[in-house]
Amino acid sequence: MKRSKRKQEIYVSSARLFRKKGYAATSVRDIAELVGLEPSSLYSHIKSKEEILVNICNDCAELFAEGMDLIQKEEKTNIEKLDNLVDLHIDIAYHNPSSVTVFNDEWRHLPKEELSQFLSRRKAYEDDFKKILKSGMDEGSFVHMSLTTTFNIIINSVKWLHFFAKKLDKSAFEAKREEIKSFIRRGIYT
Amino acid sequence: MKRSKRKQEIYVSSARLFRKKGYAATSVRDIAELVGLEPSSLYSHIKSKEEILVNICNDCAELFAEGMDLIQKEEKTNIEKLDNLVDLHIDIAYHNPSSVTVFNDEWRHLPKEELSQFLSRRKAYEDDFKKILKSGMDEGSFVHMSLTTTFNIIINSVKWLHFFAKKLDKSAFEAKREEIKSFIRRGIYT
DNA sequence: CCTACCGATCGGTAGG
DNA sequence: CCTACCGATCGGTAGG
Repeated sequence: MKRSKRKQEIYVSSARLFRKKGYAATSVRDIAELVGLEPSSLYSHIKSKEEILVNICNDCAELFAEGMDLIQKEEKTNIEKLDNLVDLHIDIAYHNPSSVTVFNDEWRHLPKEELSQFLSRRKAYEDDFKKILKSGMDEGSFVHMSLTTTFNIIINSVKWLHFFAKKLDKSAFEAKREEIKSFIRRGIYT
Repeated sequence: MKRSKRKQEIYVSSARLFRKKGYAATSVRDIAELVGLEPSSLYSHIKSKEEILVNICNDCAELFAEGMDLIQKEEKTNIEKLDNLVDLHIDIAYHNPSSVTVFNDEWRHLPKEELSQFLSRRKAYEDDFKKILKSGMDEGSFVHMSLTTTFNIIINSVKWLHFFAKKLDKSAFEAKREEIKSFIRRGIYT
């Protein structure tokens, strides 16, 4: 079930527009113009505007799920696992700034069925993340505090960085990555 | 220039809808229904949908600006000032969860002129915040790191809390406040 | 504050 | 992939 080049083009352009204007304020005419087609021609490749959003959100969810799977499988300390999770968030956001913004901010416009799938998938990811935090707290590597608070502080400490992905060169970006990771380490390591 | 009760009602209802569905996806018919008027009757109190957004965003900006003014005037250490700033963000979000969400996420839908005012005001706030951070770093109270990184980590560590404002009772909320503040302290104090 | 209504734009389809 | 087009909904106005 590979995706045609044209279809991928439509998704990429749409993600950029959804990021900039939001899903609801982006018209299929906006998308068609950016791709270089007549509005109606889009419908040879997609079946609805909602389908675009669904695919952007699912692709992004897939990246997080795959990253989590890998980290869970590895034989590493909880400190290393958390370090890898922070890198996972930073890397995904760096390489897919538009999709990540849509994933973060536009998922509420998903149609009902896909919305509930999305939410339960996100919940599963959060639970896996918290399991690592809990394990690190229990063994005394991490400061004891509410898992929900810890989880939210960590992911939100990272969430703003993708807005700088295009403004910063690679080395400036890496410097910020290290600053964030140091901050989190000081905040959570015992 | 006081605001009529009806007008305030419209702003409050609109903020709730903008928070839940986003500005673009909220119709004036949605607002009218929640307020209990016919759509056209709204226009006796407001002159456009955009005007509502402008007022919500400006009211919220005002709360932050007033808080910053107060903190700047006080004779306090930088450590105390930062502590007060974190409380300012948490308190505003706790008491105005809808407006804060609109302020955070929907400002990009502001009309051109109000948008540029909004951005320059936000920039001024950020600069004031950074001035306190820089002063604390220079005197050796705070860990030395990029002001932009420090600022963004701090405000984003707090930004998720208003989603819990209605689910948590006061004491549970205060517990989370302290956890966040401890985390920030460990991350930034020398 | 309501009834009645308007032009513009929306997502999407028919047919080639 | 395009031309032509559609019903629904949008923000907003006229007039009382």
